[in-house]
Amino acid sequence: MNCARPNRASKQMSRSTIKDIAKALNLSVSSVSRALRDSYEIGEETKKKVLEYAQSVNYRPNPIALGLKERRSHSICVIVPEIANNFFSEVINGIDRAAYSKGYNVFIFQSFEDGVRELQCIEHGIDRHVDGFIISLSGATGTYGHLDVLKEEGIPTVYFDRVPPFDQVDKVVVDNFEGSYNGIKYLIGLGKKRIAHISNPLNLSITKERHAGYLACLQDHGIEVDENLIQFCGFDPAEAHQTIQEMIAHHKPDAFFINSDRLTLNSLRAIKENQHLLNTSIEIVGFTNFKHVGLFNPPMIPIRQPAEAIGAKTVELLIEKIEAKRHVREPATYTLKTTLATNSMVS
Amino acid sequence: MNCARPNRASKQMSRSTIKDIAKALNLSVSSVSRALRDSYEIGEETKKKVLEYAQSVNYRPNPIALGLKERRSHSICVIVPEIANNFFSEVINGIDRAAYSKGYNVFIFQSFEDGVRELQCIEHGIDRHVDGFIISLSGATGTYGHLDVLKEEGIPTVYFDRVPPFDQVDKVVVDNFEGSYNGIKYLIGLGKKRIAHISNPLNLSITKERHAGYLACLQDHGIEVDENLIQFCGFDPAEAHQTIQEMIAHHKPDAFFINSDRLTLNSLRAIKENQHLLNTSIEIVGFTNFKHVGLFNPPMIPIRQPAEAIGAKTVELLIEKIEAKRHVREPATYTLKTTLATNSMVS
DNA sequence: ACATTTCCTGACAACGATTGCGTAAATTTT
DNA sequence: AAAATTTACGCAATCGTTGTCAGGAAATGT
Repeated sequence: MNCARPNRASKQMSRSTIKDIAKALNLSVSSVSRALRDSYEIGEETKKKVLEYAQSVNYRPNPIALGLKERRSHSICVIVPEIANNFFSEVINGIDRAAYSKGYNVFIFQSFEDGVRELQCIEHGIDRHVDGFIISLSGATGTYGHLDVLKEEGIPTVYFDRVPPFDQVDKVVVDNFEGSYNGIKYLIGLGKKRIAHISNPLNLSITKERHAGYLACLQDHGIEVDENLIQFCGFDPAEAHQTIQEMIAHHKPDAFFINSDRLTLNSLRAIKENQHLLNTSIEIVGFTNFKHVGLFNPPMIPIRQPAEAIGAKTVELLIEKIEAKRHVREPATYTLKTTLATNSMVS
Repeated sequence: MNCARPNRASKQMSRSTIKDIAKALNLSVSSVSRALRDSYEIGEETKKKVLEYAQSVNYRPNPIALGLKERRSHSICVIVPEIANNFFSEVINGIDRAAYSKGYNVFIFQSFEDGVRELQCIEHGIDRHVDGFIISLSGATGTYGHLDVLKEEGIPTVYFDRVPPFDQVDKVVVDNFEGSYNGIKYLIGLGKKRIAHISNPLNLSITKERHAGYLACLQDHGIEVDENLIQFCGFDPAEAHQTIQEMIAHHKPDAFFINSDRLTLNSLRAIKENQHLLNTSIEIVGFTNFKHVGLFNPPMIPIRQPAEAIGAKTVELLIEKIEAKRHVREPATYTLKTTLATNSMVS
């Protein structure tokens, strides 16, 4: 008897709304809304009718309308320097899986190592009413003022890997110091004495920690630090080539320790290209999450970060913060362990 | 003289809205809206006042409210099987850059090679009123019914790389046939006669095309096809190991041709692990966009896809469709060329 | 001096969904 | 039987923005 409109259901020109359902069933929008949310003030019979009809027209609530009304969007925003990176793409995987299983949608933005762009990403997220942020900072800027909005507006945020240097935020990191330390220890164990350190510029916390691990391990083993063996280098392959070439030609290292994922691959290539200048065998240890390091020649030992676990942990912390009704836990830093994959064929 | 509220501007508890500006300037919301959109029906003086105040409180229009009102969101949705993949992450880079420069926002979703999840991604995009889709299909399903929504609702869509087998859609692909063909030709030129073909299952168009290129080139050079040398293999490393081991042990290939990015890396590893079973030197050609193939041992020649260019092209086509007022161009397929990087140290 | 045009601005509805409040009918209580 | 309560639903406001329509004031034309 109710004047349903079969043409709406079949053709479905555009998404059917709560209003369409109301009209079709001769109900008010509020009743339909409440029926769908299983409110106690709607009769069982009506509820069933609504639910069935909604099903039949494949009704899905409009998240935009919802986002406008409520203050939240059931989605989180991930900002990374770049996606085309072994480590970050793995972390994103972890985030995506974890968030999905909790019913959250994930928006992924790239800062392209640019602080301005990073701020734009944050603003985009805020404008779209995301419930929280997961951020790994761009390396270009040494300033953190653009992160203040997040604090001021009280938007739940978790940082990972490249974290800001202040305390009152949640962070998920790895023990970079230990990772470095163990890598250097391994090299020393092989009898290496002149371990070159190829590092990114020190404006990121992780870089500093890794650098510190290098220094500490040398000192602990009574090896004097030779400043000539420490070189800083950006992400440009040509720059890596130049740096490595000079290092090999002038400072005769017997091993390399390399500081970050992208730099490791660039450097390895530069080492290969300059192999003819070497007269000793060389050992290489470097941070990288590339899965098939075992294929490399010259061979190298990777220091791996548990990327998926890091992603999963950030989501866990973030959602905890988002859904915390009251008593907000104190911000804390969660530290996971790196792995020195000395037998890299088995990973 | 206008009763502005400095506390709003400084504290900025939450985003300031058009309504706040109206209140502060003693105007109506509609006037403010028009002033901001530079409407001709607002006095110069008022316009200036509004613009300045908006600037001072860092006003940004709320895209959610806008998306609700209008039918569009100035954003596009990218769906790929997975991000943690050399090729896809590079394409995403291209997409992101191109879209950004045209003022579009990019949402990135992963289907995880799952057709159901792929549909969910599409629905998410639709629900969020994205203006268009850029999709590379998941490999798991051989059905395409879940793409019908896009057609029915007339949402601009461009497919790339893994495209559906029907005609009335825009596609950006590479010449897979030629890519394979040239790869095989190179191997034949080296004197290879028993070229093993490791391929993904044939349910994707790109796989079929690459397979066809392999067959055609052998035939053109008078080499009989040995079915034993053709093996199909999924994305699991253990499966690749098994496949390669059997191939080497039983069928004595003198070269390998591998069909897809991920499979290439898995297979290369398997080949390395079984190298002791080989008594001849082996040559390897495979599709991959990994940047540092020159580091690999055993060495291999990569067939590369112009990933960033593919991304840029998809965006160009999509935005053209989105912004087309009338006369919609006929759907077409755009084919870019692969590169056989025979000197892979220089890339 | 009066009618008409131009210029500027405000009120209101709409987009889709939720929610507090109001209320008629049905049911229970006294 | 009257009063109180419960049940089941509708109305209207709200979120931020745009667009349609209407209207007041000033400027122009007769």
